[in-house]
Amino acid sequence: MDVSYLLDGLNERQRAAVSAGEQDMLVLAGAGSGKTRVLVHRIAWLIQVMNYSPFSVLAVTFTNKAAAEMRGRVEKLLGRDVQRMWIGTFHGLAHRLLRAHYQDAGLPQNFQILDSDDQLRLLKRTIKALNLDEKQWPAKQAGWYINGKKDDGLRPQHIETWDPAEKTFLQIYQAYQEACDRSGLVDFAELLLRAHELLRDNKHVREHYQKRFRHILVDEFQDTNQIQYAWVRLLAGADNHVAIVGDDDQSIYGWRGAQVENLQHFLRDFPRADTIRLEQNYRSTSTILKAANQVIANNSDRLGKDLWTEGTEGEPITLYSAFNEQEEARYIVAQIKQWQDQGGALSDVALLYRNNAQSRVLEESLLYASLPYRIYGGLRFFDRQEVKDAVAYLRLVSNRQDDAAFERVVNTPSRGIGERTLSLVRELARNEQTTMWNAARKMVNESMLSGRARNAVASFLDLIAQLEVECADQPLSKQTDRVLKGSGLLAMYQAEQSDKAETRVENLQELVSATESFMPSGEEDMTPLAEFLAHAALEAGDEQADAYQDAVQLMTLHSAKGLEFPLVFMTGMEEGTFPSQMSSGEPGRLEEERRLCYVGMTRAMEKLVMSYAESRRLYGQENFHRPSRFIAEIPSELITEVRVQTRIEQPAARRSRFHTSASHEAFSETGFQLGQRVLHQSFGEGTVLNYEGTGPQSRIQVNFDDAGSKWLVVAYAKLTPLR
DNA sequence: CGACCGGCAGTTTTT
DNA sequence: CTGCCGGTCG
Repeated sequence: MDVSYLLDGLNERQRAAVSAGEQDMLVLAGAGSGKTRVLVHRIAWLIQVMNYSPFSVLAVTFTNKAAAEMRGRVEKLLGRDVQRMWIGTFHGLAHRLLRAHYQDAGLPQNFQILDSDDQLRLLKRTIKALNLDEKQWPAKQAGWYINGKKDDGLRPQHIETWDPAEKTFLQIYQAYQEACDRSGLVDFAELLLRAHELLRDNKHVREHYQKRFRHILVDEFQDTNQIQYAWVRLLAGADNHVAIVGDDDQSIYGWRGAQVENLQHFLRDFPRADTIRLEQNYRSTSTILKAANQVIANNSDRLGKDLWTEGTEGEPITLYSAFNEQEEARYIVAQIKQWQDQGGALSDVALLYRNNAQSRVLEESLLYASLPYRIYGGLRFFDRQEVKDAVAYLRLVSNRQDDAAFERVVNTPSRGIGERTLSLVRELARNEQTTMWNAARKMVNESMLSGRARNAVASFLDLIAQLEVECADQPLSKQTDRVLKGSGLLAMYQAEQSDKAETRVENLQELVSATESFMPSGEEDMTPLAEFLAHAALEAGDEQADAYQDAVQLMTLHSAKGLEFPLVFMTGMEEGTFPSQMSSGEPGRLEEERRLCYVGMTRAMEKLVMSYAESRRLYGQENFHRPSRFIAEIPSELITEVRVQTRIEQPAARRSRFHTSASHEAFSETGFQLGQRVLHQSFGEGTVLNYEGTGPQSRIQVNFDDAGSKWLVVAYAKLTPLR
């Protein structure tokens, strides 16, 4: 068979990685170096050239999107369907293992997945049930504690502590886990931990999979946490081959448990592994790469990598200094319009920021300019309230012991089961170590409730039982339709009088169509409903957005990872914003911010624009910041600086109380403009931010680089204009 | 049981 | 300055 097409168009290093023999491998893949391509071609190579069955290859990624892309490209390359091949996310594959071996994993067959929102709700109830003060022991922190422990592979019984605060969190962990186990609920971290324990504690299961997966490929390895890497090692056993692909310079998820050190650990644990560096970049201009290389060079303990390109030098990086965030936004919009006038597509433009709050001002300016935009990272389909309600009904119908689902819908729509009744049910459930359903059943049967409450609870239990009968052996979409109508959920939202309710009804209808078009795989003996529920939990779905529209792309620097755009704006390049205030202090966290900067810069293909504002309003407070240190790390010859050139018109003025058209005139007489750089005898250099008054009393606000922001009387200040 | 008010927190995100 | 959550009132 002619397999040369698997190597065509690849560079030498890429070929080496794709056509490597039976061995372990670390592929250090720089940004834009064709990482996915190498992974996909390697899989195809293993199958076509080395004659492995598709079923003896396992490829794991972090996001569904990456997994779907990989699967699609492998199929295209092989020219055949690989639906049943094990390509998926860590969570997806762990789930698959647990379904197939639920008994060995100690789970009920119909176990359900708890998403973060469900988890938080359950934690709140657990904390309440333990009679702990919710202010002192926030559910969020408890969740953080529990997930962290699970990521480290630790069960409550493994944890010993003398710290009284931790003791309480440990107690919550214990109680929460018991609640999950009673209800057959598995949270995201639990999926990974259980799957790991399943392999670790069951020799036959472990050996079966070790025998099966001769080649394991891990994408974005720098993002793995402890349990994920442990899971990979367990599967690899002594005989199988592991290829990991990653980039220590793009490790930006340390704060959620990712361990870059796993890269070093891999080299230690797989000492015969070859390291292949992919440094040729196919994305950006050499200017952008040089700048990014220089920035990241300030980090220590790198595995080391220098990106280069055969491409053109391109334009210099533009650095824009605005006097505030509104003006920054206006500049960006003007630049986008110019891009558009020159024939550029809006969807080729990305606006990146460090935190979501920054998007607002940008949005307002885009709106004002009538430029369509799309924000990444909104609520996704299965995260929506009404959809979660409906899914909870489906879950409860398929497993009555599911307390999370029970709690969610027991009084939605309201059917007279109030907090008072529910707390009685919870108390009994707790005392009897059983589920809400069982407790409620018992209370109804044994007349432990007052008449009205008893009737209400009884009719709810009957409703679920009846829905179960009606749904039996029905197609998925029929079941969904039945549940929506039978539960009164649809009617509830239809009756609601708001535009929000309208979208909610639409989303419920959309859910029915989603079940219609859902294609169950029939894997692991799951019913279509069970598969759909898992799908809803593991793949929250795309955000609903008109993706086809030509729109400017707005997103955080984090969500930009893996994407590329011809024109990229990195906004808010200020100390305190980026790097974030929260990450200052610890050198390690600062280096992660720098990697984030590196990720942002390397998203740009043709043109990179960085901007910062002298003053930025955050939480209603005006703050002054110096330009980000990352800017100073870029060689100045790669940068063209732009400052406010024209006087600012209305929208800028509106924000200042002092700012009248009269003072505007008077001010312009002084010869200073907003954003203008000035020199003061004792305060040094600064930027003009604001001004007030007319004539001899007129004052001017200057943000000095070293001395901070000050109001000065123009007549006395002796300011020298710079530039 | 729902509507309103007040307090308070407030990076980054996927599964 | 916002948005969310929890508490209280009608």
